[in-house]
Amino acid sequence: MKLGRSFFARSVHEVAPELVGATLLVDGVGGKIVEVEAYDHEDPAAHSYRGRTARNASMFGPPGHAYVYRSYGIHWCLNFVCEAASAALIRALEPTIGLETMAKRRGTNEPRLLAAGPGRLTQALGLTGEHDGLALDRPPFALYAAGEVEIAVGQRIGITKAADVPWRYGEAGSPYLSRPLKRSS
DNA sequence: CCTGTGATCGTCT
DNA sequence: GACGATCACAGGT
Repeated sequence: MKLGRSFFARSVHEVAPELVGATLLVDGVGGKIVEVEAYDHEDPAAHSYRGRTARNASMFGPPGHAYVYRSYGIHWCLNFVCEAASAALIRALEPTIGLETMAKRRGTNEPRLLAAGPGRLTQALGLTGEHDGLALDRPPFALYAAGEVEIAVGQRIGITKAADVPWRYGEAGSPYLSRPLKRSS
C-alpha cells in the first residue's frame, strides 16, 4: 500500500514509528527504512522550534512532503514532513533495490555502509537540496507501507538539546542501523 | 571496542 | 562569529 498525504497528516509521534519497515525508493533505488527520529514543533532540537526561516520552510508546508537540508556544510539529510511543522528524520535504510547504483554513489561495496546514517542515506539515494519540498507520493519518490517489524526505541543521536527523549525508532536487531538500539516493544 | 579530530559552509545570533 | 539532526579515518584499549 502506497503512503500518501493522509498518512503524514498526523502527529509525528504516531507517524515516525510506523515508518520503520516502510519501503522508500527514489527513482527506483532504495530499500526498507530501518531507523527514524521524530522532531516536533515544541522540541528545542527541531529546526522548526524557533519559527519559520528560509531553510526550514518545507517543515511549515503541507504534510507528506520532503524537507531536505544541508548538515555540517557537507551532507544532506532527508525528513518527511508531518502535521504542525513537525518532521521525521530518515536515518537509515536496509538497501534492497539498486544496490549497484548505491554502491557507486557511496564509493563502497559494503552493504552495511550504503545507507546506515542520514548523510550516507541521502548520498546513496542521490538526494540533494533540489528535492527539498517535493511531494512524497509522486516521482521521484515512492513509499510503501511497512509490514510486520519489531520496533526498538532509544534517544536521538547527534543533538545537544532535548537529548533525553526517546524519539528514535528502529527495527530491532537490524544490522543496517546507524547505531545499535535496544529492543523494547 | 572505543575516543578524538578534521573537513566544510550555510544559517542564525 | 559560533554552531551544528554527520562522516571517515586515525589511534589506543
